[in-house]
Amino acid sequence: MLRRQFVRENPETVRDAVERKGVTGVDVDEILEIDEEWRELKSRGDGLRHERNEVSSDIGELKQAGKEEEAQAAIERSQELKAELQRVEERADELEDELEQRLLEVPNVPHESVPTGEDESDNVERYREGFDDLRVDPADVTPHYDIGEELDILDFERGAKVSGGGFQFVKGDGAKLERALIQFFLDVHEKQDYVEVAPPIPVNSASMRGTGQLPKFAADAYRVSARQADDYDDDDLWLLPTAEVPVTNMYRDEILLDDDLPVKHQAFSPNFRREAGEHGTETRGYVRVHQFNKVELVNFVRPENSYDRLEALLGEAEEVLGRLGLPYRVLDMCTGDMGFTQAKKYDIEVWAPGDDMDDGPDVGGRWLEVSSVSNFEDFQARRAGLRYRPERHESAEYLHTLNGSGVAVPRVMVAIMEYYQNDDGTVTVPEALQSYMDGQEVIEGHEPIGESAVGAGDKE
RNA sequence: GGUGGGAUAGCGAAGUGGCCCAACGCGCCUGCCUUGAGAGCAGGUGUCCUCACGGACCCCUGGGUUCAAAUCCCAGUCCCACCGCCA
Repeated sequence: MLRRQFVRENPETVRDAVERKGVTGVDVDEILEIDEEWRELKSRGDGLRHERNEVSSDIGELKQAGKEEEAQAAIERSQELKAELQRVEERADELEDELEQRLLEVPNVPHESVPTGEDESDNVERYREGFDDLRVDPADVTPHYDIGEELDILDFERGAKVSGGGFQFVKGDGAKLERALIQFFLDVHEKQDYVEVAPPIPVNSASMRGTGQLPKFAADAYRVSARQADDYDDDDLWLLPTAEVPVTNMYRDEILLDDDLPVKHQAFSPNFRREAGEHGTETRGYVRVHQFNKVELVNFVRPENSYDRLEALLGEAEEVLGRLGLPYRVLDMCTGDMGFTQAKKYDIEVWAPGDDMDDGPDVGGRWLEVSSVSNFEDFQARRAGLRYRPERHESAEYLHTLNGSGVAVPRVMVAIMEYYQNDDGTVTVPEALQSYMDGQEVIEGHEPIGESAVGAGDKE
């Protein structure tokens, strides 16, 4: 959330941010009008209340002095003031609520270094890593959803049966590989001074508002014990769409000590996203699902350090891909593609050679976003009441929050299943993961189970 | 789930209708004093409106009673203790 004062004083900047981020339904002029009217009523209400306070204290004195008649007249005057005050303040409260609602829907202002652009085609590629000596030719690679089925380590049909489309079973060596990845990520980040937290999975509406999921993106999250369209209040629960929500809100409405900063937390959790209308050939398989695992990195820092920290956080997130030997690239996200809450954002995209897509690299294959690394400046901190007390100032200030995925597990699974695929249809376990797999070097798969396997000719 | 206790400024803590524009202590900031530090003394230390003067608000949240609420009433949230149930 932006400061009211900031919006008042920089309407052009705010209008510009709304437009460049492609946010609809926000009318800055209307917000300014509401603010203007509210301030007028506020000052009238203050005046009335001041008068009432004076009359009220007179009543006390008059009664003490035994001047009953005058006291009675003052009481009547006070009642008149009360009625008028109520009228003025009711309207002022309405306007303030409205103002607050509107401000929650105003996006964060992009940092000056962010490239202007409309959509993903305007993002700027900063660099690529790991493309010098590729171990596969994309022409020979089987997509992960096919090889996952052949090895019987990914099962989307049974996931859909048990929970619905977009849910899956990961089985046998696949499940083991996924667990190894999680453990590996956590270990790498622990050495980068991250303190791990295991967060609650359901989070309340106040938390969702703190990180910026609510009110604008209610339709993207799963609700607990309520219908999707039902009204919600602060205490209602949602399934976390990312561990960013519980972890960023962990210190909500608190004041941290200057010495505490920077605070670096990592959290492993499943993530739940409705992903309405996002299904199609581009998202086939383990690429865009309703439930997936992720290790999330969250930083709380002093405002003056946040951009240095953003660069360092990018390095921390990409380290896991480097150690897995997976080729990837880093994008500087443009204004139109960066999202509502971010002031600046980098995306890390891993190379998945299995499906050849138009917007993939020249060698073939496709890019898969596995991490986005963002600086929110004080946007989340203001919504969530996250403050710290600088050493030489008397009052608390909003700190800056950053986060980065470290990283989304399923898409790394996809990249491994495709990039580390062998000619015989097996998958080599990346060296960095072998110690997490009891030394296992190759995934050879499992015999499918059930009569459907016989029908498909996979089993006798 | 039950019973009881609690929530007051950055922290600790007093305050049971008008003398509370919330005592006191600690921390922090500014000034005085000092060669410097410390001690001491004075002022300050949340939010909002106002160019300013100044004013309004803030005692967990939301309602209510009253001319007047930190204080009384109702509902809720969270914390603590004990009891019950439970992996």
